[in-house]
Amino acid sequence: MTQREKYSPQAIESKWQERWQKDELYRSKVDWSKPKYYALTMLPYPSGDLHIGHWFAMTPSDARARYMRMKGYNVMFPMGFDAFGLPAENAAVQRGIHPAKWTRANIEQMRKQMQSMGAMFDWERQAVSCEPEYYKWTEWFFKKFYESGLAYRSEALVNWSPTLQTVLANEQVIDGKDERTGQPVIQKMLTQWFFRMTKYADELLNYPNVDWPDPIRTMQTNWIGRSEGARVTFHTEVGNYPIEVFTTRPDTLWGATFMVLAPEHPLVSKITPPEHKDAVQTYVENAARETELERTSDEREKTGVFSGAYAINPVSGERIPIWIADYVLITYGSGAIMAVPAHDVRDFAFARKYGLEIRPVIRPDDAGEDFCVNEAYSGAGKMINSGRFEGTVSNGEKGRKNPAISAVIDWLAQEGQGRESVNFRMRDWLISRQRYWGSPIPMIYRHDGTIEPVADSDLPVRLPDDVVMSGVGNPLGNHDGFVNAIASTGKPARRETDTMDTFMCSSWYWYRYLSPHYDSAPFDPEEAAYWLPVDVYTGGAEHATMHLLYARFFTKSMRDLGMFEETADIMHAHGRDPQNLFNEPFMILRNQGQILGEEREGHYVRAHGQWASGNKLYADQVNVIGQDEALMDDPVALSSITGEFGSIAEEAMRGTLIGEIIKRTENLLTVRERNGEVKTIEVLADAEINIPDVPGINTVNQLKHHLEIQRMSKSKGNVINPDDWVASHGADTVRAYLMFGFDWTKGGPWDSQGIEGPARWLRDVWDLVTAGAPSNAQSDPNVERALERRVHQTIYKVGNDLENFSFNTSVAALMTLKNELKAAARDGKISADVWREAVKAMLLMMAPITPHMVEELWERIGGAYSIHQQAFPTFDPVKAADDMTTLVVMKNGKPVDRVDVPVDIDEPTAIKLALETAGAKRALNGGEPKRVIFVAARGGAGQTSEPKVNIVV
RNA sequence: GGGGGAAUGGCGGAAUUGGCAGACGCGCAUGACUUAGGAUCAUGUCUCUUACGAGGUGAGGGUUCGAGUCCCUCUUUCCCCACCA
Repeated sequence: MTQREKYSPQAIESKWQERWQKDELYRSKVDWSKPKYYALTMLPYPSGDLHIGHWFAMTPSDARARYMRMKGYNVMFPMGFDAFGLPAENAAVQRGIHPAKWTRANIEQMRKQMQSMGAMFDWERQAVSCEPEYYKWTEWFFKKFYESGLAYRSEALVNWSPTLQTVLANEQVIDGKDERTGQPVIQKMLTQWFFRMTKYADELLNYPNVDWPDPIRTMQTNWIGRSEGARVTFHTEVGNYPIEVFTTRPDTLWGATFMVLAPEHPLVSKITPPEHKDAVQTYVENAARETELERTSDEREKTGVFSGAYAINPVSGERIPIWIADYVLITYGSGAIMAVPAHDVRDFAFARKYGLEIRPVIRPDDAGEDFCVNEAYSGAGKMINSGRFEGTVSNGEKGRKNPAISAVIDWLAQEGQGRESVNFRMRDWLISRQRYWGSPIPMIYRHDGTIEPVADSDLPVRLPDDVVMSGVGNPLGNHDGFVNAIASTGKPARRETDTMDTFMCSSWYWYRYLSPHYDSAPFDPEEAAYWLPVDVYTGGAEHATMHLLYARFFTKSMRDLGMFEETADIMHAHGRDPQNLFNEPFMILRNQGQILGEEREGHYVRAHGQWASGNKLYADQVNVIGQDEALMDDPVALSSITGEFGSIAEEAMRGTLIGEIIKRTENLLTVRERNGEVKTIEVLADAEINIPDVPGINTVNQLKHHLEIQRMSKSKGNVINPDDWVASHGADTVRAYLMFGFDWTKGGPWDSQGIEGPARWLRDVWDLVTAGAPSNAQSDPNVERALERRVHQTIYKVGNDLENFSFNTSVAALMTLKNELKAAARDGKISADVWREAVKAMLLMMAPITPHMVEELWERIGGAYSIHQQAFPTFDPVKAADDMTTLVVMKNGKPVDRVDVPVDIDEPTAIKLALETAGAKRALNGGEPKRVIFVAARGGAGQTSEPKVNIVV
């Protein structure tokens, strides 16, 4: 027997990658004679290393794009980098590398890694958001938004570090302190740039003609948080300071027994009388130290302070106290509320704590005298204590659907006391960042205080290279050459030093992919007319509310600013109807889950030392031992630890601890003993540590601790490096494993054993195909027919599953086909022709998943280059159809017998056959069935479910 | 706190409209081959039961001839919450 060549991916993968690149196999060019397909996957942040998570997101997306291409579409599958952001600045501060240098080096590294995936990215279309040819247009968009009134300046709170004179990201603030310096952080008001996203709030609630997952829509809908109600004006007792409040419950106005202002409310200082100033000011300062999340937590006790001022309830004319409390947010509604403690849980808790009046104004129909005494009531009932509205039904619905709310709103409007109003939880988009590494905001402040945008001819405003990145202050603000500008008037002026939120860059990048070097507009309308809109967008669900909402807002704004008009004209010219193509950016959206770290055991150790207490050991020796030894319940093993140590007294103090390390912090080991008890070992500085696998002198840092399945991170030491797996198993195996081993929408823990399944699959296919057709086969027509049937059932399943993002089952179907083909070939029961047809179909179906190996095998069986330019096999329902099937006989829904029947069996025959089976007779036990139900075979193309007869006894 | 998911063998997961639960794979077990095995091949692998059978999809209820799937109550767990991207 000749020694056959083994599958060795390393030898073939780079060969084909180079060939494909040389032949420009994946260049996507406009071709109006073919249907287009724009497949987009979220662009990565260039953190430096391609993570296994990137592979998990991109590989199935790539496979699906390849499948669409084999189905006859002209597919564009581009890639780029979201290259502005905080990590580059951190690298600059910590290591003195310029953000641009750091970022560009990372991009080069990641691009190389991505090329090793064998993905069909068209690198000619690469867009990088930190390059001037890109951010020129980010700035341009800002300018257009400004000119059309979508961008405006207003105040907002930031995390401000007085020590560093800089704004901090939420993630840089831990426990109200800067994570780097440990210095306190306060909430500070700053004038910043906003986009008027709320203008589109209502439109964003609708999803015309798009196929998006329901949970994403729900999350966005809740995020936008539309609520109907009324704005009502309360007048203060002293001074002309009307306070406007928003309420969803105008029907409870008569129960408003006090008001609450947010601590940041501008009227706080105006209405507070002198004798209350000190207390109020102290409270306001304390509130500034807390984040919004902390302030609105229900678990935290509500706090507040009386302002000393009073307002007049506009409907009852009563005098009500005005309080300051941080459970009211300046960012929601008007930053002030009317408090109705009887019917709102938060107001109720507050009133209880500070002894404020609780007056019920909605009475549930079945209420006793004591309702509203122990808790707020927010359900349906009739209005009471409410003047002219006494007895009006409040049915518990929101907005106009509630007759009480509707009636009160109308009356308020008529009386001039208030008006109907819709409020959104979503706020306008704050795009200002007080940072260096972002797209500059192209605005200039004249000396007279007015603002002007930078002239188009001066775009882009470039980031200066020679900035000082010390982590203190704002690098752009400290750079005179950048700050000093000349206004259009010719006079000196000051340049805006805020840069834009990086979400701004990622809100339009798929338009830049159309023509990344186009110089007269953000995108070339000739390309746009053919490729837009994006047909499928894949990425992580963590972007559900922010990135995906910003992206939708951007596209709608672009549409309204006429930025697609030229594109639409070109579409018309090619006979394509542009109607409704620019309302939404992405037609189909799908989200993948996350790959988590692999579960791993910690080292089992036997530590010797002195007991500090019953559960803490000072160890002078730590030995890593086998798990068997650690779990051994031989008492001799446990007690055999004696030694040639000092005095008897000292000996008595000595102890031994055996168990698995479940946590390690510096030199403190948390160890779980065999009996489950958890104890601590403090490893002394001069302790001896022995790890058998690791030669040389070992240190405490080399001890591994147990790892629960969790997100990968460098600090946990559980990062899976895809490069290592590509080196050892090949890119095709990693691709196949990522597609096969997980529910793509869920993700899950990496399993370095589990990858062996796909590895064997590919080795098997390799061996099967390179072995050639069985010679001298005694072909069996039944086996050949069965194989043909399996091939066509597989064509149906693989095609459908790839299209429906069910990647793991498509691979499973291909494995099943391989198993059957292998068995048939081994038994020598198929002819060379049948073998060849089956192999061809199998390779073509595998092409989207394992592109390198099939290209190699395709060449070896004499297929025309390239397999990736072939059509996906055509499904034939006749060839896929089964002749026979299994009739399942059930008793009360549980199977009791089976019988082989033709697939087209009719009901009377099936019931007759079923009742004759031994299982049915046993089930009936001589009696008569109460009822017999026939469930016909569900069929269809490529697959059938079996017919059933359910016997009810 | 608010919002959105998820829960099926030892593990990853499959199950189309409510119709044979556990496809496919990992691991494991037994056997074969082998100087060797982290290679390969064969067989088996939800639980209880000698068997016949019975039970079984986080827990408890419900609807139905029939529930992993639908409804109600609960538990656990993951993700997001506006300057991480």
